[in-house]
Amino acid sequence: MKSYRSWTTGETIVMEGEPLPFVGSVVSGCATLTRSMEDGRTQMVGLLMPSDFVGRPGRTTAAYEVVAATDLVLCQFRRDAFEEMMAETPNVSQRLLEMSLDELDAARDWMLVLGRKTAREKVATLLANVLRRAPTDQRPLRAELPLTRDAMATYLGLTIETVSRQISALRKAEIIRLEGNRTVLCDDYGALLTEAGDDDDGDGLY
Amino acid sequence: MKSYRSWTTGETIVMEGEPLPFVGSVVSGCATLTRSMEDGRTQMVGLLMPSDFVGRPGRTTAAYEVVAATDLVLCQFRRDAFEEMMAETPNVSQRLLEMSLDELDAARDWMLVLGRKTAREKVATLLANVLRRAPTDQRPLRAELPLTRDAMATYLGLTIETVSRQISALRKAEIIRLEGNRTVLCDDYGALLTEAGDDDDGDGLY
DNA sequence: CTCCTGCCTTGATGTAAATCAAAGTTGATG
DNA sequence: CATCAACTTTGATTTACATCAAGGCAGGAG
Repeated sequence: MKSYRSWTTGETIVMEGEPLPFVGSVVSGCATLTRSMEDGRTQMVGLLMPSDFVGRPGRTTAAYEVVAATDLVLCQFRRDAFEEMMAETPNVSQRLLEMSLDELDAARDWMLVLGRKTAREKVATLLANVLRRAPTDQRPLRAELPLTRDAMATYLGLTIETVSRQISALRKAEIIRLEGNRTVLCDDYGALLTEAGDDDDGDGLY
Repeated sequence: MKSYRSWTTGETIVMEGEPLPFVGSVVSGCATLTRSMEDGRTQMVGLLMPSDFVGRPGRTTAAYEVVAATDLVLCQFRRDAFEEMMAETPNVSQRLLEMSLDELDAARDWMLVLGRKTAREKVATLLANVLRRAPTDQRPLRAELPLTRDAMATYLGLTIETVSRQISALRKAEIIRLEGNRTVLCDDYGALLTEAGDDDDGDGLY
């Protein structure tokens, strides 16, 4: 009933609208949830990190496409077995409710980003989110981007060119530095949050 | 422990970040959930209709501003009493999970609207969603808009002028008609969905 | 080593929506 | 019924981002 399975970067895990006979959670790596229009326009609607849940109890088809953004390991449960477990153990559904509400808050926060922020603020917001998970004891803050420029554009509702330009602009403004093009460094997290349009009441990060 | 309370159009029900000592559900009318930046930019992140839930069990402050979009009646529960009830009756938390997941899907669908649709598609999407609740047995479809142009703009991540222009454009293209400026009529729902960029099968949400 | 191929960056140009600016409606109130 | 405020529409102009178009760079295969 419980099993582990791996995917490599770029592999599709589930296609939009397809039957989804399992639920699971991310063990390691990072996956993207996307929703598309017929003409190909695509919007990322979620970024799954370790411990995040995949699938929806009580629904048999996938509402979103799920793709491995990095190499990925998932812990899977057969849907029916999982639903039985939920019915028996109130804790499980309690916990799942809490996780869903957190994701709902995250989705709604992202709606503000998509609807109202400028390109520069969007990019700064994403970089700030990535850096928020960086080890807090080192300065400068350093993090590996789990996404390509293309995936970032899909996440932010922008084009790849705009993402690239804004990253360059933030670099020239000395808000961030890059090492290669998948590692970001930041000396002044408060300044980055300001660029993101957030008040920098950041949780003791600096 | 349970009580009813009314608000009139435009009244604020809860302010962002304020303590929220109750949870509840909409009995009649319509409320908006919004999230704002310090400089005043505002994005609607949800539209609450009858039977929708307000508040979050396990959290004592409001994450969003809630405003009555029309005259509104709420059925309220004291938070602590409600949480007790949840712990005792698995059905309640089961049902709440289902509702949360529906709202999560709705929020994510709306992310695609905000991130990727054009102004015309956004407006058409909103009108299509409003008309989807209209009585299906009459032609033309007719519905009252629960939102002002300003609220629509906040919902769609646009300005009020753009919303107004797109409504005019859809009217001139004979996709919709108006009666006053709060009532929409539509003879060809399929055509409206095409303008919305959807395959003609309402996906969705508000 | 050289040639791909897949990313990423940068520049020039075009355009959808924002902004700025009136003016027209509607509906409430004295 | 006149007035006033709130809401809505329309027009002119600006601008942020998309689109179009090269070119650069790193990693893998021959």
